[in-house]
Amino acid sequence: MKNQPVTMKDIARELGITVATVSRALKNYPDISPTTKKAVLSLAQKLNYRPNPIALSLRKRKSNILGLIVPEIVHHFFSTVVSGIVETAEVAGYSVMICQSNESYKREVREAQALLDSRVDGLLISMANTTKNIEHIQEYIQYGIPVVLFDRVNDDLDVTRVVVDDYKGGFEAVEHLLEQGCRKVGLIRGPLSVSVFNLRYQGYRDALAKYQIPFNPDFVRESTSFDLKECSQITQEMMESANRPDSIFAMADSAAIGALAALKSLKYRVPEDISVVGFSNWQMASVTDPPLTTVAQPGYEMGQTATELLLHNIEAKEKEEPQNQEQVCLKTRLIVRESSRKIMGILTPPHGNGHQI
Amino acid sequence: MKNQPVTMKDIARELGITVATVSRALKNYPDISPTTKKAVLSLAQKLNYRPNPIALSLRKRKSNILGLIVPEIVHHFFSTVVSGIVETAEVAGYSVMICQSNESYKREVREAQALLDSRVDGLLISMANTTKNIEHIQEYIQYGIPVVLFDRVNDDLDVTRVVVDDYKGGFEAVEHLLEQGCRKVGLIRGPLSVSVFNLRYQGYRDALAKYQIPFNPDFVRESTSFDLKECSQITQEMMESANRPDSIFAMADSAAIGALAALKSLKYRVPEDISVVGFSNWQMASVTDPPLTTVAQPGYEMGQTATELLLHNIEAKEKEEPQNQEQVCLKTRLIVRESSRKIMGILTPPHGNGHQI
DNA sequence: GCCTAGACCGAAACCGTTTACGGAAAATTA
DNA sequence: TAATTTTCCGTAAACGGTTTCGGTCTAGGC
Repeated sequence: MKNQPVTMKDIARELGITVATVSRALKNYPDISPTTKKAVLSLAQKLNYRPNPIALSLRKRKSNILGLIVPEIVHHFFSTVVSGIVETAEVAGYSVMICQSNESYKREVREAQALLDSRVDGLLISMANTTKNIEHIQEYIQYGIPVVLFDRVNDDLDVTRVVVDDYKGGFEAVEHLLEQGCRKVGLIRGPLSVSVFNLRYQGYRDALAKYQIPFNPDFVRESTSFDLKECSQITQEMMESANRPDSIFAMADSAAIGALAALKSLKYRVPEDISVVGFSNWQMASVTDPPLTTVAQPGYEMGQTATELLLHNIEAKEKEEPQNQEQVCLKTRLIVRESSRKIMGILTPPHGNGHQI
Repeated sequence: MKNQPVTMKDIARELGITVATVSRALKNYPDISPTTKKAVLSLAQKLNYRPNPIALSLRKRKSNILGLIVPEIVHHFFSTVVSGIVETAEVAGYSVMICQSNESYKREVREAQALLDSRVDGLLISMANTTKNIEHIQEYIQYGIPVVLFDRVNDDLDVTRVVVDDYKGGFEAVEHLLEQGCRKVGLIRGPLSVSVFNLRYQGYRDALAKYQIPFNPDFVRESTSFDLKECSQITQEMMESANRPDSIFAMADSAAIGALAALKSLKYRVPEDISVVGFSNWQMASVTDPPLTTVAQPGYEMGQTATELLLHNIEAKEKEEPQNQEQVCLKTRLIVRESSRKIMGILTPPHGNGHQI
């Protein structure tokens, strides 16, 4: 009980040699006799010696820890990214310290500070909705600590970033709706100050433009959290307005599911009366009623890529090579399911309370 | 660029004093003159001095890091627990190193080892499905490092544990079905070697016993991962067997949702033809079709409690007080929604292909 | 003028490891 | 045999802090 972990000093004492010799023996240095090497190795094995990474960190000025800040852990997409990060870091021999900002700028700053103080070798961060100021990240750059931004990026920062093609994702989602014959595309979007939402929004507008459909601001609603209830409410308002949309593009699956719930309680049929498209491809999107058309985001791959790029820059720094600041854009994929599939001509006859477009 | 962080040595040199004095001045020791204190403090502020936690860890033999192992990060319940852990640790000044075992025993052992080597001050672990052997945890105990098990616990380990009342959760879920008039309760369960599933299973059996309904093994199916597709398949098989259940209790919401999907494609009406109850209360359980009755598990609270107990034992260890090994059991809560609510007498007339019980 | 008690600060050990440097003994060469 | 090279290991500094133990200086008491 309460054993202290065995150190090189213990081995040295037992063998009547110095810790320097033990250290060299363990690392198989050439100027240690085979005899001593064998003795050290076997005693280390017997005592179950494990090197103290803290002492190593101090000595080598390297912690082998990556800092990670996400807006929320309880979020399907982000948890997927986190999973990719953790896995990739592990195979490279790094640990991950995880923090969540809860979409709060102040917390994000505090956590970035704390991780910096912890001497992480690199930082992976997806920024909070509310973050505008970026001094807390620039401090990392001043210290030469590599940073990789993912998903929620900031354009003022000259660092490596990994995003998905949100513009194209938004564009294709809306284009798909237009191809199905929709002409009044409602939009549930997030704050435009957040890059990913802004890009999806541009995709929305450009898709409309391509089909020469005038932009109508009445069809656009903002949700801050994509909360189910909130988006149900938003949808209900849209449907009760004079000029009803014939389709809804929601920038998150949770929002789309909220919309589906509202539409169901209002007795609209999906997709006959109104089509719905989400964003992210949650696991459950395939089992909603009807199954949800959505834009798949490669979360795991994003985590993996971001980590690989970060590790690359950490190594580059160690070799005093220049760090590169790539801009990786991963492809999204539109997954068409029943919620938007209008099979022209074989639409079932209307029923319910008869809302039709 | 590439500034090294400033150390006490820098401050000492600048002020012509020794690091010992700097250290004491910063910690407001009484035997430092107000003059030097002020000088040190203001220079530290000016140079933006931050203490190096690695040096501190080495000296104090304390890392202020908690190790965390979960079976899967991409999992609504676990991510909720992780969130509670991270938040609670942060306010106490601890960081969290996160790992996932992917339900693999070998990985779990490897990660427990790695965290032990990292000199974490404590370990929070929810064990993999496949874990039977517990030597990797006993090693922590040997070194006197506090461990807290949560959710997926092991009865052979004498450590603090935090679970939800899975037995009662299972019992109440099934009792609810029986109260609704169901008599043939199908069960989609996980491996019984996993404590939580075993307890829910006991709850299932005891609820049946209470209502004097004989246990029928034909109604019980096992799923290892509660994968949507797999559970759809399982449900389909159950419904195609000679003796069909009139209700299904699934030990996970994902399994229940898979069941709902299968029932819908088989044109059964829920809850009129068959009732469904899940377990966990995912966010989306409220928006399935129909909304899913389920057993709410307080994930965040579990993370919070587990962390508080762990921190308590870490402190106790430091004060050489005895550690206590509490067994906390958090309450579950049955959330009744449409998927199981049979309002006797006002059932709508059957339609669809006419499956009835 | 001497002794003593604070007040204030430095010296040094320590945490566990790496590594440049040096040095003694053994082996090789001249 | 003496000089030189190897072989093999110890010494000590360093990483960035904390803490014990003293030591010097000044002020006060007698």
